[in-house]
Amino acid sequence: MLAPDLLRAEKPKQEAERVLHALEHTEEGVVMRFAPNPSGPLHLGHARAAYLNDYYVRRYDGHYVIRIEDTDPRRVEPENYGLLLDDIDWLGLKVGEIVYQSDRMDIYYEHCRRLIELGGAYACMCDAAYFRDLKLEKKACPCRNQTIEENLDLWDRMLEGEFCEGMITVRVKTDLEHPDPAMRDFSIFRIVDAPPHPRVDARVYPMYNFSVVVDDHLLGITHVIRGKDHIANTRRQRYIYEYFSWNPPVFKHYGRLSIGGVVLSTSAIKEGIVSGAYTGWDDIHLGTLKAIARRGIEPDAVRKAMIDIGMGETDITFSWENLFAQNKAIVDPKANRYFFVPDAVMLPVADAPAHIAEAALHPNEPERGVRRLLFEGSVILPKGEIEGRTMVRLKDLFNVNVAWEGERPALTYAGESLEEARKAHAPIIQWLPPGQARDCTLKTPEGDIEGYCEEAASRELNRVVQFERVGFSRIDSVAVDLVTAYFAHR
RNA sequence: GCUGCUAUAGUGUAGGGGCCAAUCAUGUCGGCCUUUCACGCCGACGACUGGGGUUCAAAUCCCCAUAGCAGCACCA
Repeated sequence: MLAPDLLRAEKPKQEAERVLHALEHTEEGVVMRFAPNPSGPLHLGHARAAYLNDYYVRRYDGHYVIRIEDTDPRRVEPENYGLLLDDIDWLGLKVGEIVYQSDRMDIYYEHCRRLIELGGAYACMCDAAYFRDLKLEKKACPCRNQTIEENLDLWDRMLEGEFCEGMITVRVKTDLEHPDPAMRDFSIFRIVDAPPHPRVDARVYPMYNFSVVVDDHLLGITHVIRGKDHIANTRRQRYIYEYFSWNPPVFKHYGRLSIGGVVLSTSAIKEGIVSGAYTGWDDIHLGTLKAIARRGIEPDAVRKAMIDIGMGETDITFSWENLFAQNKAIVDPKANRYFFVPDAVMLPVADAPAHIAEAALHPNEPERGVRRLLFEGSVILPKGEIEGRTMVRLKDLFNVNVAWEGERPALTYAGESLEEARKAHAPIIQWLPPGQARDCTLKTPEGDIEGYCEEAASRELNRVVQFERVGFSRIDSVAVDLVTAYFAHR
């Protein structure tokens, strides 16, 4: 006979995490970054970038820089910084340091001056639309021929506040003959008059492609993993690396991840919150991390789902199914079991003796204990489950016969024999004693399900439980007269 | 329109000339276990976008077609 604990030890089953391709050029260490901008909370799309970088940072024991890209005052709202930090915390990244681009304006200014001195950039006072037309015809604008001194002078005057928004910009000299119009003399600085930046007193702002190159270089970033929407940016950035004679990091671009069934757009979310269509950033219909956290999805499930997706350059559709499967594997061993009765009816059970049912908190771990449910004459049942039946078994209690007098069911005690219930193909269903039932709303993306749950489930606030035969759910709030739970998955 | 990237089962992935009548996960279906339609176990189903070419040999290399996507901002 085998010892029971030996049997248990035999199923480690911890599936090996997927191994992604190795990174090139890791000999001198790995420094990577996750670079969100604080225009709204993080969603599943961000999680891919965050976890893919995190994966390699951990694998190579590297350094992870979280860089908040807040160089557009119009897209920065002060409260978003906190939201962002919460999300990063939730993800559980191996954070090495957090830097804010808005703290580094002087660095960008200084490097812009150097770039102009190197002959790599010029101040352009052309109208944006006019410039675009020239660019498409591969023609230089008049400003392109200014001397370095003239450009430095204009740059100084820009910083001194001599120009208004839209009057002037700084452009990198690239190749006007470049077959891709997107590469030709792109802009690296602009002026924004309003609104003021919440963290820094500035009017001259670096554009993405400039601040990123300067930061990636100065922060020693060795590898960059980002979406393929940045592929053109990478090419543009190479011009700047070239001028400064810097070694660019290794770039990797993954394909587009389309996430169905959920709202991701920050602007749409904001509108929805204002109009009342959504309750907040964590509304169940959203794809924000806050929303999926509220639904009882664990960060590690997201991590695994994202690592499984990997770095493919193909466009893919995000699979909730796979995410739920990962989450179930994490949550099933921990979640205590309770009854939740939707579509409820209360019915007396004729001829039944009083009884105390003992239902395991977790069937695979009896040592966790039981819930005691006191049967005293009547039960609350899911009506749909007894319709058309002549016998059901109330789980952990006893069998009942169901008699139908037209629409009205009448229940009679039918003994405790499990074998009989099996023989009769009676389904084993959840039930509640009226004295231990709490009103419970189960929130799902498809709508609210009203019902009752066990009183004891109200002690599981903020935890994921399994409502037996219904699915895994997170107990979201417990009020005197109502328990609210968020449905995660079956 | 211009530039570029990609194309393996329902979904996601592995495979980068022969070991591939193609891996793993998920899903679906069937069975076992079980006082949950959970977990676990067993089994089945299911794919190389199409057409040319190179080669003794192509999912793998080349070309064309098709499809999808991205960029072409004084956003990030």
